[in-house]
Amino acid sequence: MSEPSAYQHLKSIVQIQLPHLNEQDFSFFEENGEIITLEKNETWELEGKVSQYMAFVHYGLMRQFGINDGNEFTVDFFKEGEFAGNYISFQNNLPSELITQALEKTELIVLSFKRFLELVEMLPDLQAFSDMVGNQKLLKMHRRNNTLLKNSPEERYDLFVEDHQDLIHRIPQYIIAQYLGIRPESLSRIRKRRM
Amino acid sequence: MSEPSAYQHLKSIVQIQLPHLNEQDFSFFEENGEIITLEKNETWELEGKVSQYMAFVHYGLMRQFGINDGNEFTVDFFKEGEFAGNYISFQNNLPSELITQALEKTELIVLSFKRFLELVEMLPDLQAFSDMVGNQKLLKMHRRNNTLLKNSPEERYDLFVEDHQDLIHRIPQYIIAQYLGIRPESLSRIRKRRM
DNA sequence: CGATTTCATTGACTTTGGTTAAGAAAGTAA
DNA sequence: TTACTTTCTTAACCAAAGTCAATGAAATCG
Repeated sequence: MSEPSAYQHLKSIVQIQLPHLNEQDFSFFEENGEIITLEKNETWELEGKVSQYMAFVHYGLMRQFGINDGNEFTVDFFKEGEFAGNYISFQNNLPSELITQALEKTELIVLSFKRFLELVEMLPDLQAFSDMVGNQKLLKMHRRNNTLLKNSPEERYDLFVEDHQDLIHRIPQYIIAQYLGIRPESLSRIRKRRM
Repeated sequence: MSEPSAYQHLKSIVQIQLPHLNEQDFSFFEENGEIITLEKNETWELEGKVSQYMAFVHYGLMRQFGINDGNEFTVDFFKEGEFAGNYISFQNNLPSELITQALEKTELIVLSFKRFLELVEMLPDLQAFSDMVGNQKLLKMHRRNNTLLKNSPEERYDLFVEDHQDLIHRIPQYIIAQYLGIRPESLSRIRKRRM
């Protein structure tokens, strides 16, 4: 039995919301998407330009990060079955301050935001799916905000372990530290206390 | 000359986006909105229930905050001409963890999210306005996130002063401290260094 | 495989922010 | 105005995270 393709994977995710989506409808993705494979540490999008693309992660793991006087801060992770991109940059026509980089060998379906919006025009059913994805991102950002405000670095680490059990062994510690907003040495000490 | 009413104020804000909105169209707001006046420290929405309402601030100032083992954390401020509400709670049918409270005597136009969405159905022009407001909120949340991750409390204070020049004398220090994610004593020390 | 680079941990020390407690200043109400 | 409450500041002390440097482990690469 062969591995499911990236498009089959995407289709299966879309169909959770839209069970009646047929092959014809779905073909739009194949016609407009582009498959990209990234090696570990390769970047997909750089900062400084207005983001034009979204990406569906077929397999692998990426992070989105920025740099502030030489220090990296990691904003988010995108794993298999999730969508990556900087819609805020696209929507507001603002240069992205974020870099997207593969933490593992990663395969993506890349689609331009513009074309995706055209697709939604043509297939209004897709609106519900698009809203769902956008809404999940929003909820995630809202929770991240609250956590950064109300929890200590130590609590944030515990919550990260709870919520991302599957990722803790796929992400280097110094990047988890960036995500928590602390230095790697501090994370190392927190982990020591936890043993 | 009489003061402009709350509805005139709202209309003037909507018309920035929609110059062609006529009185007829606009009457929907007056028919479906409710004017509420809050005294200083009065709460508008409490936590624990799914949010159903949005509010336009005619005059005054509100804050949105949560409580985490007895400690308050302030998420956002809403001043005159801005929109308050917890759309994420409404949209996801999740009980809000946030309380909205007036920091000054405040007058609001309150409108249910549900009715507002119906209004947008009836007047598709309003979609652009609604999108603009939603988009501004999103951008604001994105920036807040980045700031909490990449800037020190001291830098966050400086940025707050820059970005909210008009608010620093209207918000008690201990609430600004909550917004910055630090204790009031720490804010006091930071302010002392700034002199 | 060994050589090299990257990453994680540890220790000593510094800095920053949190805690507690007290008192000053400002705001509010009688 | 006084009396009362709330908010802000200060100080001394503590705890946590940052910094710097060294070491060792793990991953990567030729």
